[in-house]
Amino acid sequence: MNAEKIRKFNRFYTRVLGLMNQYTDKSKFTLLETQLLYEINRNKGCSANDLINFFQLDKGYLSRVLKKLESQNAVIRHYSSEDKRKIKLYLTNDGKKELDDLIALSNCYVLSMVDQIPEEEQLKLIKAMEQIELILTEFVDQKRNK
Amino acid sequence: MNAEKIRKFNRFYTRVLGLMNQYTDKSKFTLLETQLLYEINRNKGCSANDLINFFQLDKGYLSRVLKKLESQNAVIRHYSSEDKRKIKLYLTNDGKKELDDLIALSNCYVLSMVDQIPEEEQLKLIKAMEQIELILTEFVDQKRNK
DNA sequence: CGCTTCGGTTGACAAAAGCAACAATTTACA
DNA sequence: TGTAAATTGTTGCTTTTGTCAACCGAAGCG
Repeated sequence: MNAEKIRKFNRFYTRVLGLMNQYTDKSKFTLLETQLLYEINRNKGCSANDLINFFQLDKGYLSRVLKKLESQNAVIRHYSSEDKRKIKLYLTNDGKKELDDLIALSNCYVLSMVDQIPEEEQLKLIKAMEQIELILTEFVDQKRNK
Repeated sequence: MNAEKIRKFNRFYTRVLGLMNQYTDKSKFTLLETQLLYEINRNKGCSANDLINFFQLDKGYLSRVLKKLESQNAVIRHYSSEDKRKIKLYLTNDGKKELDDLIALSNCYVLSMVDQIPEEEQLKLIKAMEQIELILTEFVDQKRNK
């Protein structure tokens, strides 16, 4: 049955992620913080609410994490002029630099796992990943927005 | 660069997993507990240490989680006769039943995400997943054992 | 206007996870 | 053999992470 096979992959890839995410052990940022920095940089000027929807977080919790990131000088908030309730989030220059370091470190961990694989196998791997993204993307977005 | 593409997939699939794992919200077991039940059933008579290595858990933490699972009558421990430090872990009949329910529920969530996809696309999806497992399996095992 | 919704903050609390000290075995090896 | 070192697991304590509900000010809307 297909569901079984997908769950098998899920169990497998959960452990792959565990290994590849170990880079955060070396960092002063947690995995969540890293993901937030990444997303804030990708979606410049996004609101806390955007992040809540994207990552499915509790708003109280996120509020605190953002406060911490701000106190660490990685993120800055500007109140939106159109809607004074909303906050627009940006990385500071420091934050951008931190993120670049994190990305480099993350790449490093990923490569340590992958660069022993022959070139052609790596290509197959990437193709397979892109295939999965292609097929599942619409459902992720769909589920997220409700 | 390949690492970037893999990290993109990782970010993507992290969110897929978040959605597909929501089944645990409906359960009296947490995600970790579910994974433990699954692994104890798969690897009957395994020790706490086996689980620590497999899931990379703190041993103190695992000890408590197992105690809880035992108090819930899902897991039973037998002291190993060869090595009196070691404990052999098994599911109880209740635990096996709970696990079966969890698996059914999990399948349900996975299907809810996947069954809108045309049959042939589903097949491509599974093929891609199997491809990834094939390519990465040895590295997961390798990393885990050290 | 007054009511409701929305975006975000705060306090209090619960759950999850990590750390270090410890006990009981087992293993290694002098 | 005996004893130090390593292994397996437990416990107390702390920190981190996450949840819940009450709340505030702003915006939408009849």
